[in-house]
Amino acid sequence: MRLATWNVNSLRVRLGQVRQWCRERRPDLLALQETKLEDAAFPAEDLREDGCRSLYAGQKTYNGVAILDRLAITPTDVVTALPGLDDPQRRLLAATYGDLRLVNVYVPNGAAVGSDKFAYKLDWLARLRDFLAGELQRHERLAVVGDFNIAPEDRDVHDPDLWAGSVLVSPPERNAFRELLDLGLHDAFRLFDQPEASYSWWDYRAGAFRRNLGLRIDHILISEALRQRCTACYIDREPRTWQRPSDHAPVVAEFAD
DNA sequence: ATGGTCGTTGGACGA
Repeated sequence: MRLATWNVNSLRVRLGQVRQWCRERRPDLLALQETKLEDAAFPAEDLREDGCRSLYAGQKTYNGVAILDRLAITPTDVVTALPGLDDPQRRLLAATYGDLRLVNVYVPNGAAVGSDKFAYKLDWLARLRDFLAGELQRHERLAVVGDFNIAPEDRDVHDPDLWAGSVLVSPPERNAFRELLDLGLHDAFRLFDQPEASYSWWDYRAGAFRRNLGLRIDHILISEALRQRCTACYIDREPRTWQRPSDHAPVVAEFAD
């Protein structure tokens, strides 16, 4: 089973790339973030031509999450928001595929440490932690994937001194990420040997991708039962080299049946 | 080099 996550920064712009990537890489499940599409505009029929079912929770202009699958089994227990959070921002989508529970998140960016958006980010992460605590009790095989907008460690940052204390790397954010792991989740990427300077996001500006000035902020977190079955996890940089790319690369994890 | 780039949108704002 191949599971992937990709912040596409507008599915309208990136639809052709998503379809091409799915045809080439054949993920069984692909979680998308920043679709930036109202549900009425979601290209479900185009994706169905490639054999993909779609679940989506979107809004106009901002945010928006979706899960594509090519599985025989129908998803159940779909959740489109954090319980108890009355929030128009579409940032979470969860569904059960057989014995796998998948939670797809687009964590708030946070703008700048100390800002209102930063407080919203930390509150959102605290509510996510509470939600996942329950999900872990209900589902032995749980995967939490998406754009977390947090680089967990200095090795996930191209220049830790430059970034020290900034949004995406600050101690409160890293503590919130650690609290997710402390629930009993594993960072799938770090279960395996990885290349030095592995990142999943590069700013569009200043030739950041060409110079590999990036951050690893997109993650696949898995429960212990899934960890035992995980056979690989990697970042696929290729789509970031394509014309008019997303600023994020897909992250992929593979599991034994 | 005191900016640089995208996407959405039709002027900024978010990232």
